[in-house]
Amino acid sequence: MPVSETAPPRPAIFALFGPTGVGKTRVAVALARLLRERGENPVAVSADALQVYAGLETLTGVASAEERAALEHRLLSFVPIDATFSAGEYAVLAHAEIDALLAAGRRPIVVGGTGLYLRAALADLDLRPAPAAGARERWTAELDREGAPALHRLLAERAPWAAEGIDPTNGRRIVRALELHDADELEQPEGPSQLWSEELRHPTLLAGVTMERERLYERIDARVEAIVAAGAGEEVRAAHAAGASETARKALGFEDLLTGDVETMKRRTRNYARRQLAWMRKLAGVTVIDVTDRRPGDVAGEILDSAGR
RNA sequence: GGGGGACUGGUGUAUCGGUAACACGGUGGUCUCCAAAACCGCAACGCCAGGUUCGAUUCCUGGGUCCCCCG
Repeated sequence: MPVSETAPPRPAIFALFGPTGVGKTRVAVALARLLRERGENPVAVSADALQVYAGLETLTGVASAEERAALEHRLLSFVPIDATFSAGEYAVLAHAEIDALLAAGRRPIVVGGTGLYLRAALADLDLRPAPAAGARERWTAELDREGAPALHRLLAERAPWAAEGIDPTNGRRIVRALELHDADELEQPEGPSQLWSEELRHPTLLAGVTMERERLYERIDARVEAIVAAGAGEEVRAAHAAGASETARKALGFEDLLTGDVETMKRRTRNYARRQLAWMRKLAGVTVIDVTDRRPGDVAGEILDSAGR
């Protein structure tokens, strides 16, 4: 069948997004199998803010050894536990991986649940520079001292347009804006947000994997139990002892497992899944696939179909 | 069998004779390098029946349920 003029371009890369616990990895592995049957050579590129850490593999539920044997994964457990990490650093690495794979004639499958990281991998985000040395600490201390509303007023004096877009209670974003303003890097973005546009670096088939809420929550609870049973508690204590960085400690369950509070870890993981689903609803150009009661191979087939195989 | 106490959103609590609050949970949203973060919004409550009162979730009586003590 000839390709019609209105048909979307054949995607160069595949991307899988979805909440924790839906089974993204299994779908990716199944997709890789189908692609190989077509003579392709796929590689997964992880888009996950915490699976980048070496030493948190159990807690963050990275793909198992078998899964990695079935599909090579990049950008997994390569950051030392005591190092901080960020979306900016990730973007550079992800672009390099993806471009190198394409150049080598391989097929990148970007898989991940961190919305911002997925965007950073697929699009050219105009990410502002990292804070100058000490700037973050200074403003964070100021935040503790003065409170968010006071800093928000300060920001409103210096950059009214920036203050307008930030809640007066959102200390985190206020600090970020003030850092950038100090470095003379705070720029008013023009044009539509790169975060939600369909403009990507490469033609991409973006699949959003979702599941009936109740079933998803059941799976998350079970998954947390399994992670704990697999020794996440010890892993976290070891990471803690090894001086885990501030960003590494953001992993869901890190602090909870230090105190043995598994129920809180479950709850927070469910809350996180909810935010991921909200992000997915807003994503542009996403093909949503409900995988409730479906087999990974089945789902992978549907993804391939919507790519116009 | 007798005595005492409690009863307020899903849960735990607060308040008040005059349009019921807070926390957690639930849920929708925001998002341009801490994003598994941070932040914002929404829904949802007076055990039942009488009485007193202009007005009762609040006071009184009875019933119900639960808890404690005595036997």
